[in-house]
Amino acid sequence: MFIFHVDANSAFLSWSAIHALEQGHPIDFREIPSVVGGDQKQRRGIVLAKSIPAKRYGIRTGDTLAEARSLCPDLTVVSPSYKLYVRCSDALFQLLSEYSPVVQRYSIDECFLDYSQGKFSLDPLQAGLEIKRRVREELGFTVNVGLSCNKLLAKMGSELKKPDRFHTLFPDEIEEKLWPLPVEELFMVGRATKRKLYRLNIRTIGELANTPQSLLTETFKSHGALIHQYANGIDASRVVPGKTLLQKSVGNSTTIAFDVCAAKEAYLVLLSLCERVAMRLRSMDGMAQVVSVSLKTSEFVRYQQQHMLPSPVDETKEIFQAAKNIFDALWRQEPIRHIGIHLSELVPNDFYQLTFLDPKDREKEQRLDKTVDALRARYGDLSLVRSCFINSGIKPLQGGVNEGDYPMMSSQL
DNA sequence: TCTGGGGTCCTAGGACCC
DNA sequence: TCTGGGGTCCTAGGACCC
Repeated sequence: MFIFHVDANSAFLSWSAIHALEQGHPIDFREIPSVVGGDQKQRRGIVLAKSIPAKRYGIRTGDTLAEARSLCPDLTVVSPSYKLYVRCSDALFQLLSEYSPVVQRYSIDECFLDYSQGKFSLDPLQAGLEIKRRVREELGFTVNVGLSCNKLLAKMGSELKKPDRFHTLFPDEIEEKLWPLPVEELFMVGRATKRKLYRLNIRTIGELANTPQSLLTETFKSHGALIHQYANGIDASRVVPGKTLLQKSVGNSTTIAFDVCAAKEAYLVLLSLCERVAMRLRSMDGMAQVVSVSLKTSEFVRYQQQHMLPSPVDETKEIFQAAKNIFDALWRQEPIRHIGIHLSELVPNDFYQLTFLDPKDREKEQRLDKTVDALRARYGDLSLVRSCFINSGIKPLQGGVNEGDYPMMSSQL
């Protein structure tokens, strides 16, 4: 079994840097202290990606831009461009698909590749080097490539030394390459687990690997068994070629540029989120039976509530009605910073149960949604928006990747 | 000029049924 | 009037990933 993990180095930053160079920008962002960061005025001012020179100042992903600038006053901040990132991600995926039919897009900047399913015209070691070289030469950015016999080891391998490196991490290399690393570098050891492990005096992956599993399951339950296996390089998961059909939930959320204090404003934000999440649901040919609304207050307190519907829905109107009901039951009147909506218990839309809703009304509503989806797909998301958003100061579709500000169109719905 | 947005999985507790 | 345990469903919250 030969599995590759391919990881774009400082993906958002590299991709923005390449794009800027192509546009004639004189400086390569990768070579100066720079970050990709959100808009502080929109209250999204965090570091999404950093250059290697920025990293030397101690800037970490997730820092606020204010923190980043206090570490490095000369920092260059680049706005994210998600459409560009999706294009770059697609290009990487396409190139990797030449090496195997089984490529899993793990995230926007990472793929797994099952080379055992490939044609094997190259030895795996040669293939790894060739992938790395071709991405750099043909796509203009660098990747780290990890090779092993399972996904976990391939991924840990690709993260060993960056950038532009190819590493193997086969079982006989675990002791030498994996075990000396700090335990928090192991996949699935996050902040909370790290703290508890340190309290148990477990500080390296090797120490974790050699701790009796029973001791770990006492503290961490099933998660303890998982990280113990990972520390020993054990992982039986398969590379699954990307298909949205397998997705379990879909959600959209947004931080609002101001604190929302009135229910009426909150409803508009909710509606704009419902519009987008419902479009995404329908584009997956799915329906959802559970609707969940989450809030984050101006004090950063988070809470959420969910509701199981009598039957699955995909209509914007039904989803919004459910979300509104949940919001009314949920909201404790505090100023709201962030609102989210999530849909789960997804089922394919090719069959669904009959409900108490009038089938004729339903059909009419679904036809309307379908029409709106088609128009937006053809003429742009904002070719058709609800009139209630006009002059509201709230964008008619929200959540996910908001590409700058669109001019307000005035079609009625 | 303070703190994003997209997901998955697990656990615990309460309601409810038999 | 007092007492049971098992199983399932639903929900809230937290941990993790990118």
